[in-house]
Amino acid sequence: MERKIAEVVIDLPVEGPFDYKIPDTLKSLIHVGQRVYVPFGARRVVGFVVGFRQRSFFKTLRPIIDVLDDHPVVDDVILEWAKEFADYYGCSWGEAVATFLPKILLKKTPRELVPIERKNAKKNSGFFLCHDLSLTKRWQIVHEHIRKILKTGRSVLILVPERARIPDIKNKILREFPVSCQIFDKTLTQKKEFEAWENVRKGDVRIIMGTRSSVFAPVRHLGIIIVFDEESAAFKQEQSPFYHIREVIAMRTKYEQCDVLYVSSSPTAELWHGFKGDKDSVKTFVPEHKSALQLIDMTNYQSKYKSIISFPLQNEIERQLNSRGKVILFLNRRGFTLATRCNACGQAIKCPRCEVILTFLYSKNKLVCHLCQHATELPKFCPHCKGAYLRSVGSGIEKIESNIARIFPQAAVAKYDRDTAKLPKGADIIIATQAVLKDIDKFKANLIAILDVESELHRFDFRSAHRVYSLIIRMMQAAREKVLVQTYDISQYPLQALKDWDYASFYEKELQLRKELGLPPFKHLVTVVLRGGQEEMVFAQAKDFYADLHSKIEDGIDIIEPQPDHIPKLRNQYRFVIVLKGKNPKKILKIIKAAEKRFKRKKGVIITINVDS
DNA sequence: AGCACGCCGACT
DNA sequence: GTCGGCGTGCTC
Repeated sequence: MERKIAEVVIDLPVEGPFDYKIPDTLKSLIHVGQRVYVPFGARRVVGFVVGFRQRSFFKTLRPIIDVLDDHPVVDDVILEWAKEFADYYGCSWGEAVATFLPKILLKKTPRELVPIERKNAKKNSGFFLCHDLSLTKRWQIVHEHIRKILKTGRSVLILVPERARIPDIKNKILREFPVSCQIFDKTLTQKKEFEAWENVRKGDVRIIMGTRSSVFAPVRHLGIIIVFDEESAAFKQEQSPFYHIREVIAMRTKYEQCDVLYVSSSPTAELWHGFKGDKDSVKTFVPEHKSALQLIDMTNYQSKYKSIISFPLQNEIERQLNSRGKVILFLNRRGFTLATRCNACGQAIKCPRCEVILTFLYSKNKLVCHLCQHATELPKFCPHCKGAYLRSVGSGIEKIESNIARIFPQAAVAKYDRDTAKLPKGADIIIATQAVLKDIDKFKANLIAILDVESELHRFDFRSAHRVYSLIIRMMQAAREKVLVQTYDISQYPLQALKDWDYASFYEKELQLRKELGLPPFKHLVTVVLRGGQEEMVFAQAKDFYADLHSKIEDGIDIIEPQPDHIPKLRNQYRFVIVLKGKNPKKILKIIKAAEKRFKRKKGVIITINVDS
């Protein structure tokens, strides 16, 4: 049948598809999945053909201006996958297709492309978890899986949380399998990214390795996806569409059969739950040498000496120094102080744009906002009451560093935060924020101590228990002797489970809690954030939006009234959040999308939707 | 998103 | 009179 009308989606937050007349001259050139150049309102934009039809509900259609490439950029299978992605994350179909592609393809330049070829391998997807607490046993499993796939002539896609992990993992794999390899990372220029993408589509690359967005890599004969450290926050995109690779992979394997292997010391509760009842697919390795976890009950050492270093920890450090042992003290707080407060009026100095207390960085001699990096000089007088005495409250690593240097004058003391260029190898004691984690094995510390575990555990975030669990596991792997945790409640379950390397009891307890509270993986949370410069106006808009949502809500979906976001103000914008909870995110998204269409959004108000943030 | 249309205030 | 502010609505 003759192709009269093309259905086109575009990279804008508007629901399509849009119908266009196909001029006779383009009829023989146009195919599903091709890029086209189309008029859209007063503009011209790049779109993607998702189908054809004979008739349209629109009376007059505008013609397609041009078919851009000689071949499609996506096939019908990827289009279907993108549609599901769009419905799940609440973006348009066109935005979904655009996220899957190299950015350069959103420009209207025509390209000569490799045709897509897909082998219909009738094979089911196998899901595997290499739960390796040893950091060493994993390679045998990884190599086995890769060997099996390469033998069948298919390719391997490897996902890592950050660029810095690539060289090491690449070496370990290419040494075993010297085959062609393509790296994807966001330091590639747009042109290079496109070339890498084409290279992968051509099919002559056997191993493809990259960070988050490589989950979309158009690998020609995909045999397996291997994910390292699935628990990393880097696998969640922090901009719209807020996707998580674990869910994208689950979608992808529905359309493209391949194996999936997760390699991790502390997989998320969500992933762990996915393997429930399938114990054959999980292999756990515990290290032969297990370092100890010691919990220090800080309620015993509170009274007169309100020091952040308890007596047992001080003794332990002393002992390590005497035997030339190395120590890391962990405190996830940069700078010298937590806050600067006026002695007269009691007000703390806050960020003018975010209204959070500013941290004093001794090294830069500035007050800095940890949210927006805004920096100012330390004022001589209180900005509120002009009082002359500004007092430091709380400790950051710089303050600990100076305290430790005073207590242990014989020791070489250094700090390590995100500004630190390289590991201070000559140090005896390093005071560090989480930035040290990427170098932690190199330092070969005998003792690692967490000074304030409560600041990590008590964040308003349902994943904080797992984050602490993950952090301590990492430290127990790196510490040659022991990890010491100062806590005000030694009964907390992540700590108790870790004391005996009892990972199973941690996951059991964590999942039980998640179930009771209706949290992922049992229910999904969809957050709608409304933000803008005028507080009352944004709040009023949030209330209006909530009212509409509430009137359309279905059984099995909970909705919580708008309230200030956990970051109530960021870069001069006030933020209000509406939380929806239910088993089926697609259903929730459908309701939100419908409400969004009806909603009269005031100027300066921005709405973002995030699934399982 | 981004662009046009439209309806109100102070300027050559 | 009209230039331009931005609130509103639409894009096949």
